[in-house]
Amino acid sequence: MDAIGFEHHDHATCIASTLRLAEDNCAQRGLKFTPVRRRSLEILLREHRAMGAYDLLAVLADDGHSAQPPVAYRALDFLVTAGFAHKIERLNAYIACCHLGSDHTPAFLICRNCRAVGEANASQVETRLDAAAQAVGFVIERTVVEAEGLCPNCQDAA
Amino acid sequence: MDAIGFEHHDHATCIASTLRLAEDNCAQRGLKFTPVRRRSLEILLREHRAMGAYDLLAVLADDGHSAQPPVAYRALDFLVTAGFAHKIERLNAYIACCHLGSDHTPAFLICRNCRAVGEANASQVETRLDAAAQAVGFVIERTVVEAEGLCPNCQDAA
DNA sequence: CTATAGATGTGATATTATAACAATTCGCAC
DNA sequence: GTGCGAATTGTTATAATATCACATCTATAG
Repeated sequence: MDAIGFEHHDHATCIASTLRLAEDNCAQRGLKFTPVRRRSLEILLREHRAMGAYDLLAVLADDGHSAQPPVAYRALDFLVTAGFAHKIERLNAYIACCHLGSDHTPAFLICRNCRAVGEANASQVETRLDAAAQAVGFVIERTVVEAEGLCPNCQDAA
Repeated sequence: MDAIGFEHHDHATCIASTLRLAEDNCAQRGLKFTPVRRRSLEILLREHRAMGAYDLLAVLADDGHSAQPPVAYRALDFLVTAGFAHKIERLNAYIACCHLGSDHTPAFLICRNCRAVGEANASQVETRLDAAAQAVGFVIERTVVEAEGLCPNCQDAA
């Protein structure tokens, strides 16, 4: 089990390559990677933290896009459905997927101080849960795993 | 790993005994189990499904309590903090704890059709996550594990 | 070219949650 | 019993999150 998100990395490259991946992915699947959608993913990638829909909307508005809530929610919905972003339920906020492409069941490590979010692999977690669900006849379709705490940086700061 | 919540059970007894447990628990810990708080827990127990704060508020209002949102949110906050209820982040809704007393790390099985919520034990899930978190230096304080799907009843209905 | 499906623009509104401050209640020291 | 202090409750207002409804535009398959 590994986790990604709190280490330093070449951010510009990470953004560019993820955007390219998303573009390719859309082409393959016949999805339309429109300007608003692309820009929204770019904003989430730049931020690299959980952003509220209205935070995203504010940035889009600065760009000159229409600034009504549905614009942000539609873009987010597309990105989440396509697997390019995730919703952090605990925060009612959204974050770009940091390892797009690999089919994954993510678990999130959410810093309550700086809102940074790391993504860990939760496949083993899911396996466990599935067993429990089967025992009572429940069929799982989707799982949310979110841990809240303090990231390395914010522990040091405290 | 076991799960509770989708079997039939003696509901009246379940409510009464849980309320008594909560009462005792408050007495021991010096917490005030006031009428609104008690009534709120009772409502959640009766419902046995995830309820929005405003759903609770509506029932409280029928009782003749003051019907302003903070009333419901304060009661819910008390119940959640005391461990008598849980928030289901995925639904922005609340549910009575069904095995109050035992110190537990719950995982929820949420039916997307009827909103019924089963509670499973997630201690092994947490152990897994803790390992991943430690690897990147993240300190977990609280974990949310919520699986969405179809409960046995709603599978039959479909 | 044109019908159509998907995407976007826009105004209104629904849902969830908290801030702020006044009024009340309750336990407890005196 | 009186009065102090802390916790709880009442109440108004508002913030934050999310969706509905419907008009308009755009790309593209036929």
